[in-house]
Order: sequence, then structure tokens, then C-alpha cells
Amino acid sequence: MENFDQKEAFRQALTGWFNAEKRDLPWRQTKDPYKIWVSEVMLQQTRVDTVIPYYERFIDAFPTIHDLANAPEDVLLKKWEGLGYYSRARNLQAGVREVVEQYNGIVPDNRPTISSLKGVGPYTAGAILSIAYGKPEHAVDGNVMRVLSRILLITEDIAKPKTRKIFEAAVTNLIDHEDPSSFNQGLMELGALICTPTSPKCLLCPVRDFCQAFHEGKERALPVKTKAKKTKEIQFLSLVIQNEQGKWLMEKRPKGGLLADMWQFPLVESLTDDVKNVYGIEKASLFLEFKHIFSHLTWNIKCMAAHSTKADDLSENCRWFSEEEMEELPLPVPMQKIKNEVMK
DNA sequence: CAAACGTGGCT
DNA sequence: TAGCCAAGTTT
Repeated sequence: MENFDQKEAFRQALTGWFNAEKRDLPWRQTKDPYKIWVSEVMLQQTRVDTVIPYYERFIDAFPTIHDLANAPEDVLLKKWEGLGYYSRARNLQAGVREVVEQYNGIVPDNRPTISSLKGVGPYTAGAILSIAYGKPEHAVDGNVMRVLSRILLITEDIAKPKTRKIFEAAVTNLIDHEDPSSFNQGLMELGALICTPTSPKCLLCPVRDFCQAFHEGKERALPVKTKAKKTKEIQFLSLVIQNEQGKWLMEKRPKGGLLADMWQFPLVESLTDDVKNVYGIEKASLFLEFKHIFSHLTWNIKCMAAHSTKADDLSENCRWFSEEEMEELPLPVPMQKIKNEVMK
């Protein structure tokens, strides 16, 4: 794919296929940069099928950039509940507020400015610029690296951060200036539907004639990617504590780190006398035991139910919630599991 | 740069 | 089952 004619034929094959075969996804019915932005953030490390219902509920709740800018954080997080990577939601709102305050509500249309927004990295910047504004900017995600590693026989380890630059340069070289949106999305759609990780459907591929890996029978050996290491396991005891008014005790997690600043049923290492004193409980009974696997660690959770004689808040990061208030509280999935068991 | 950061589906 | 994977960003 050195000469102009080859590149042009590749672009035509890719964008032609994309426009004929693309899936009908909710965020493909708009060019509103705000809505494209929301979809791109939700799609980070998250499957299309998972995102669809979240996207629709989110846009219903916050139809414009101003609606999201004005939303209370707990309302925002309730819409994000269960999607994971909750800093994405907070960063998105921070970025949106910056656009409203600094740019009159207009999402920037150039890479340096849009990249300065919270939560907008090199991929998301390129995606918004190309899809919403039609700019010929690279948008390199995992799909693009897999697809291009095969087409161009690039054997660099895609797990290494610096490797992304190689693919960005490749896209910049190849991109269709007539339709950058279809080109970038076509690369990703191809990765999602045809050029899949384990069993690529090369016989259905619209660009197999351009694919060096297919030509050499090496498509299954690419991309090169070093293995992730195993997750560590941690044991916790979760305390489900109800007071005499029937309210539940919830605790705010630390500002940084895992599930930052999210509410949880108080989490301790074990049921010591000290713990009993702090929470005003005497006896507690085991009612649930489960495992929750995060990307880099595993929680083994034992859940014990207890009653407390205390009615006032027990500390700065603890509060009692009525059953109705519990419904409004955004909870991470392991805490939802406990809540569902308790409330049923 | 390596590691942290959620969750669910697939093999 | 255990591991890998999915439209990445931040620190």
C-alpha cells in the first residue's frame, strides 16, 4: 500500500463496506459532538451491547451539554451505575462543564483544545473530531491496532504505550480525507465484525486483498500482545447494619483509588471488638458470601447483618439511609449484589 | 512507563 | 474454569 492508487482503493473498499454493512447504533443517528462524546466515553473498554441501554437512558436524562453540566453528581452517577470506571463519568462532566464555561457550550473542533478536556485522550479526541466534525484525525483504539497490525504486518507489541504512535502514523498516512468519519469507524467496525481477535472472518473481509497477514497466512499470529498478570485476592467483611428506625448504614469510600468516593456497606477486614464498638453492634450473622472480580484484583466478600442502637451518624464518612434514599444511591456492582439480597 | 481503574461476556 | 477481551485515560 505504497502508492496513491493502492491507498485510494483501500479507502473505497473500507468506507464502501462500512456504509453498506454498518450496524444501526443509537449514536450513529446524530452528529451532535456532545452525544458522540458521551458515546465514546461510554465505549471505552466497554462492549457495544452493554453501552446501548446506558447511552439511551443517559441521553434521555441529559439531552444537551447544558443538562449534563447542570446535573448533580449523584444523579449523573446513578445513570452510570453498573457501567464501571466511574471516573469516566466524573471526568466527562468536568470536561462538559469546561466546554460550557470556557467555550460557550461548543465542543472544540481541534485536537490541542479538545485534548485538554478531562477524560479526553488521544483516541476520544480523534473520534469526536472525525465523527462529529469530519476532520481527518486518527482515532486509534484496540480494534484499529488489531486490524492494521494484520493489514500492514506490524509486529510491535500493542500492549506497549509507545506502539500506539506507530498506528497513529499509519492512520494519518492512510485516512480518507473525503470521509474521515467512515474511514475511522470502518476500521473499528471491521475489527468488531470481521477482523476479530481469535477467529478473523477473512473470507468475508472487504479489504483482504490489501492484507499482508492474510497474504502470508499470519492473521492469527497478530497482533502481538504481551500477557497481563494474574489478579490478587483480598478478603473483606461487609457489614449490613440497620438501626432502630430501619435505616441502613452506608460508608463513603476514599476519594482516590478503587471505586473512589462511592458509597458502600461498611467494609472491614474482620469482626473485631473495635469494629463492634465503632458501629454499635453486638452480634452479626452471615447471610451472603461471594466473589467480585475487578480487572486487577478479586474481592472475596462475606456479608453479615447486624442491628445498631445508634441513630446519629457514626463518623464523617458514614450516613444512615432510609429505604427510599437507598434507591437513589449510586452503588458499584458488588454493593448492588448485597443490596439486592437484603432488600428482596 | 507500568499499573490502576469496573464490568460482563466469551472461549 | 481461568484467562482474555471491549470504541482508553490517568497517574
